Amino acid sequence: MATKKRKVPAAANALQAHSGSITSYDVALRAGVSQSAVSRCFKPGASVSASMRARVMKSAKDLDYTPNALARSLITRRSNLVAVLISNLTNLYYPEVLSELSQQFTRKGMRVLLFTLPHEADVDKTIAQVWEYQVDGVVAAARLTPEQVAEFERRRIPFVLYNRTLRDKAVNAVVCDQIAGARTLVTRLAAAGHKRFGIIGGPKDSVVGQERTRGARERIAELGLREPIVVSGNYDYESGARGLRQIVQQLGRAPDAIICGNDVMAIGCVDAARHELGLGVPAELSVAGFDGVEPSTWLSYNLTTLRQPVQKMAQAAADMLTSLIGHPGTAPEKRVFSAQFVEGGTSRLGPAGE
Amino acid sequence: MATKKRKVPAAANALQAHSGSITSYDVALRAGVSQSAVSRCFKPGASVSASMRARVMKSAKDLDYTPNALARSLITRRSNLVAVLISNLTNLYYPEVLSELSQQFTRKGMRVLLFTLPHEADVDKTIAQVWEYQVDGVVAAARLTPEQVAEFERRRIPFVLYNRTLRDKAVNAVVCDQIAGARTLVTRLAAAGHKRFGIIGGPKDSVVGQERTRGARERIAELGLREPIVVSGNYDYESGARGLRQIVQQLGRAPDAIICGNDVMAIGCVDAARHELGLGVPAELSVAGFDGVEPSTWLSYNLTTLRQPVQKMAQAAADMLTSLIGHPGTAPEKRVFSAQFVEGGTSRLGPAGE
DNA sequence: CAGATTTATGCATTCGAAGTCAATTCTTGT
DNA sequence: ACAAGAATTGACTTCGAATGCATAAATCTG
Repeated sequence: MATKKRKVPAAANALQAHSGSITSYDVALRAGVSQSAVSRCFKPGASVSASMRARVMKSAKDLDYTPNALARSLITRRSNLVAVLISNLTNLYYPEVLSELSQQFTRKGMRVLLFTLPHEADVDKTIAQVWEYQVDGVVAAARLTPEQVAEFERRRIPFVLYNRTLRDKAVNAVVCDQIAGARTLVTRLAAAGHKRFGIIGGPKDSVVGQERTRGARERIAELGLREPIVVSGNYDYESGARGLRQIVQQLGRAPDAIICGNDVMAIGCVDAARHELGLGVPAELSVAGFDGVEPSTWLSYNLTTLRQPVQKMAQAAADMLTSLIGHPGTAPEKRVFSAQFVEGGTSRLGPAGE
Repeated sequence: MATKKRKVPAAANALQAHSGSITSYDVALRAGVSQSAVSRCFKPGASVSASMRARVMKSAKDLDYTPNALARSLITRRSNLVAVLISNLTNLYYPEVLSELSQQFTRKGMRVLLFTLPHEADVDKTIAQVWEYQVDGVVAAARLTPEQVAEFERRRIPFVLYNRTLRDKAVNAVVCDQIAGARTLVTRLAAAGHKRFGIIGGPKDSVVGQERTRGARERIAELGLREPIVVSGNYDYESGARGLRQIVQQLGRAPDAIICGNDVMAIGCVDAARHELGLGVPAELSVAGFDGVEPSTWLSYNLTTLRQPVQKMAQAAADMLTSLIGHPGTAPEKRVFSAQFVEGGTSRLGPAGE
């Protein structure tokens, strides 16, 4: 019976010999204190005497002890893990977002578990993995179905949507006002005399893309201009080039201006116009994009675009999520940022002002 | 005494009422079986009768049970977590790598814990976090000191270096032969009659950058050409433009060809040449880069570059790491890939063949 | 300096799943 | 129908750290 008391430390000790992991028991043993004491020494506001802390820390240093975050998470029910869901990192816009998010969360002492959701396939299976790791929260910057989002709620996991919202439900989200951006863009283009518009939109399932297209169409209609020719792409360079060709084909000539669903398509469009069709941009055709990714600023393009304040948005998302984790059950909040109009050199623009 | 036997399930059950998490005990209770049984039903090759499996699965589905990966990891000593260390995602080359790695690991049933190491600061503190999460392995595509790499070894954590190796120690690594690539490039440029070279290298602490520069210098020397003017940048667009200006200033005129440490600098260089200095590329100046990132293929640039087989390399890294995790203690292996020469249109090139 | 507090510390238990081992049930062969 | 063997199943322990509770030590109070 008496020996039973020592079984755990003994076992842990034995293990240490063959396995590489040093546990708090080992540290305790060496320091001649209890395991609880070791645990307390690693907890910020705990009640520990200076001498105790010193001895334990010495022992920990000697043994090169590293706390096991998984064991800790198990008992505290806080993993300090945040899942970040991103559709495709090849989008050029998302790496920036991810980078910012990662820095922000690291600063807050949280780790990022990355989930890249590929070709729309088995997203559910991937998401299922999110739950298993007991993440404290989720930032979703990916195309998710309303059902998938509902799953977050059902599981009571704090989550923040990045650049997307739900139509029929209030959720925590950080977004950029695409509609306003698109309207401004049309206004400025129209003010310069452009009459015939073309739009190369994003994929049908991209809410952001839909909004950009919708904002532009609305404003074009309001101004009494002819309905634009709309084709859709999937946000890559080739889509932009193809979109331009389609529009030119349908119209029999080039339109006055083309609004693209993102910068990369706009770049593809500009290149196709200049190098394939021999059209002067902006002399014969104005082109504009969305996002304000780095290549849009390169001299060869100097794109007219609506830049999203990625850094602010990512920070807002991280702040919101950590706050949600701290205070669950807070009413959903939606933070809307507005895009910055970058005049660039691929469009002829009229004066600002409604 | 007798009641003691039920304490654990009872406690778990009580907890379930107030906490949201459904455990294997809950599933067991509902199915009228033991917790062990539930566990076994979720383990692939376990010995379970069909009827048992059916009942447990039904119960699990009813309760919406999700296994707790942290608890599992604790006892199995396998977290199925892989740490991916990346210096800066804004490099344009790394998002591609990360994306590939993420897909590969997901396919293998492993999760990616992302660590972005910022401005060279407190890298050690960030790395310390890696250990706490008991990752099964590490892929490092970041600038690490030999000491930091040594730490991996000391901890006996399987790791693979991506695009970097250690000079004095054999480690698992996946690299691209930068020297050979740089030499080929110089050879082809020289064959077209270029005599005077400029090099815009990477940062001093980038091994890859050093190799690219060294390979080029060596070959230039071998061919008996004049020593190139070498300036260094930090892999961004502005560095390329600045590098060109510095070289032109030092030389008093433009060199015949400029070799840049990566594509983004090459793009910056091309743009500065064409739009700032009014130099024809490739007519008056040949420019080449490294990596083969997507923008290098855009029509406005159509860059001469050495494309790295990112997909193959990432896959190799993932394969190596999983294999290492399965068979620890295997002798270090270095897999060297060669870059693909992309002729592009920013350089006048001579015929191939040594 | 005794008594009342406050502060430190250790013991035992807990988190949730997995594995050990013994007990039980189901197959077989004869 | 019975014994030997194989297939299932359950009780209990384990992983490593955190915490409630009780006790021991230190500090304060008067």
